[in-house]
Amino acid sequence: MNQIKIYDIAGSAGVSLATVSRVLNHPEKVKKATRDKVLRIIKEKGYKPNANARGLASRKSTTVAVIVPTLTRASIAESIQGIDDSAKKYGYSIRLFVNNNKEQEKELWGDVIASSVDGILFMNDEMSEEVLELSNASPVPVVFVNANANSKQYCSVSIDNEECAYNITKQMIEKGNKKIVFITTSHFFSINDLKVKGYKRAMEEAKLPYEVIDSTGKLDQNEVQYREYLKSNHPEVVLAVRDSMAISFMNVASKMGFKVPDDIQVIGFQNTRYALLSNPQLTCVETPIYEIGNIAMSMLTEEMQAEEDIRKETRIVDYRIIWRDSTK
Amino acid sequence: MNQIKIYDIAGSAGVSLATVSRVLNHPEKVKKATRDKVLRIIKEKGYKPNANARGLASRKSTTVAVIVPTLTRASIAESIQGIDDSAKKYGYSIRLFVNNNKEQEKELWGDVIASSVDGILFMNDEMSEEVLELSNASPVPVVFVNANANSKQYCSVSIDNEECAYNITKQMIEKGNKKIVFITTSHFFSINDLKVKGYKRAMEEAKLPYEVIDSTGKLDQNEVQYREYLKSNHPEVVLAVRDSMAISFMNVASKMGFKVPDDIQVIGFQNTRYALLSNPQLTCVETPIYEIGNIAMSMLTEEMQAEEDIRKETRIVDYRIIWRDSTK
DNA sequence: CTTATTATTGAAATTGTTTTCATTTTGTGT
DNA sequence: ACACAAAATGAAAACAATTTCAATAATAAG
Repeated sequence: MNQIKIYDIAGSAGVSLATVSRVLNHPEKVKKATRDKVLRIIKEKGYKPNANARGLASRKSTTVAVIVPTLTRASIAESIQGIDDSAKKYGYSIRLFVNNNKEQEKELWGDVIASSVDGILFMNDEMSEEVLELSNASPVPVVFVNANANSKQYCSVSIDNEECAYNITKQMIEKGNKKIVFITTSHFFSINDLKVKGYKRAMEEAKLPYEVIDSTGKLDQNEVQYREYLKSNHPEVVLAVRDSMAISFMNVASKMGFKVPDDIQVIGFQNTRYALLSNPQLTCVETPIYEIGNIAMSMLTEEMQAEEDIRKETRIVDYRIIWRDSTK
Repeated sequence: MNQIKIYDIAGSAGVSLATVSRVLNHPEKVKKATRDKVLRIIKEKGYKPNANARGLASRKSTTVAVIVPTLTRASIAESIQGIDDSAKKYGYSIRLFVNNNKEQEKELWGDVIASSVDGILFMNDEMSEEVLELSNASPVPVVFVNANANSKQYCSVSIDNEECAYNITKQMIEKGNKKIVFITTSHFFSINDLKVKGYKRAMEEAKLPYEVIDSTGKLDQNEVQYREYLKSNHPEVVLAVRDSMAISFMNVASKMGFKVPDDIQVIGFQNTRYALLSNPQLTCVETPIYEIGNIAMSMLTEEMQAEEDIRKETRIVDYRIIWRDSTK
């Protein structure tokens, strides 16, 4: 691969490599006349510096790692889109790591760090102690995406999951509903646990009994579980931590003869495209997941470009409740 | 970042760096005793070779670029999942490039190549002449994912899009349906055009008039268009190139009082999670998109590891028709 | 027990940048 | 026109591995 090298440019421009390098990295340090000349030749020849050599010499790669548990969840894909758009703006490119095996979490972080990224965006429902430790051991800054780290030790971006669940539950209570149940997936230290907490708080305040259904997140298994549940229960309102689960529940209920929203009202959290395509359209607590990715990336950029360690912050973004046809 | 370097290992093991490097890259060239010793020390110290230095010296990065038009389409995310699982197996990691600006396509390919990947997976509906040219100019192998390159000059993986559209259309004709329309998005040289072609062929063979609706792919705009269409038309069967469009159409039809499948039958192509969550559940021509990603990555691996240029091939994978509740 | 052959090793060159440090050029004030 | 500071440049040293080539050790053949 006969790629053009920096000294080809230097030769053509009649300057040393050092000057060419400076034009690229510290343009203010070179006289305008030479800078323009070098720039012109770079453009003419279509020179792009070799990323490995650059990374080796500068210990910077203008590359960030994005660690996700899977790609098949709509919210995650959308969030990466937000990250990418922001990364483009700051000139970073993305290395994607799919962390679908909990056993190899430590190994994965090792690989991530060995790949010499300048920063890490970590996206996961589960924020185990182990992950927190691994992130502390990281030589490069880490930002948690869509996760409340809720401590000054970590950087994170998310909505206030506890509050939004409290809020929507309270609103449904105020509308006169009593039997309100909550469907979640069982995870440790996850944003879903915070939602459960908010839901419980609202129910307790209203002196209503709460009921949490733990489900796996696998569509086919869920359907069986929901059907079984509906045989002997008739909730007025069902809240589910993911849109897909809410819709799945709604569809099972429909098939069993319940009318949505007249017999049962269903509400999801997230507002992905699934919600728009459901029938009836799903009422949601909207998590602005694209925006969360976007903000996370710019927070990371700030950290990467800061000389010294900057203040860690937990950034809370606004959520909205979107009323559609699955509620009265 | 006090990372361990190769000569730390060499020192501890009492061998030269060359030997350590060989243990990692050509283990068969070093005596078992030394190899085991070096391996043990590497593991003990948790040494991971610096990716940049390795890439620079070997001109290999064990990294592949995945170029996608967006991440928000379920099929694309799922395909990347397939790519990633395969990449893990072969020891490659993924650089993600989102190509959402047609104007900067050339620029993007420049960036991709400058990032010194060992291969490129290109995923896009549109396969313009320009893209083909860019791929020809690439110094590393390129595989087109979910695209019929249909020429011995390129590597690609997809289903037989023309045939599957022909097949499903013919089946619906044989069931006695006459007014069958096809919804597509307008693209050049895309797999959607092949589907249209297959649909037309089946209709022409049956001497039925064909009707192709061009739509944008934006959900909200589509709904308006579909509503308008249904005011003055009553098709028996609607085929749509993407599940999301099929579902969107189905929902509009439902709202306007048509019964699915009794009044109108709807069929999608892909079989993403959307299809499972629709109400009624969508009948689909299943594109095994995860598998396509998986195969594409292993084809790319083969090409990357081949000494000389190997035969280019267009790999066709099987599709299935999944009958659900949106058809009679 | 030599000698020829092959398997193992290490020294040094190589990869393409960035960065430091010394040197040259330019500009300013007298 | 001259001294002195500041700006611009170049030579060479990192950066951390891989790879080539020559040297040494081990094995096989006679």
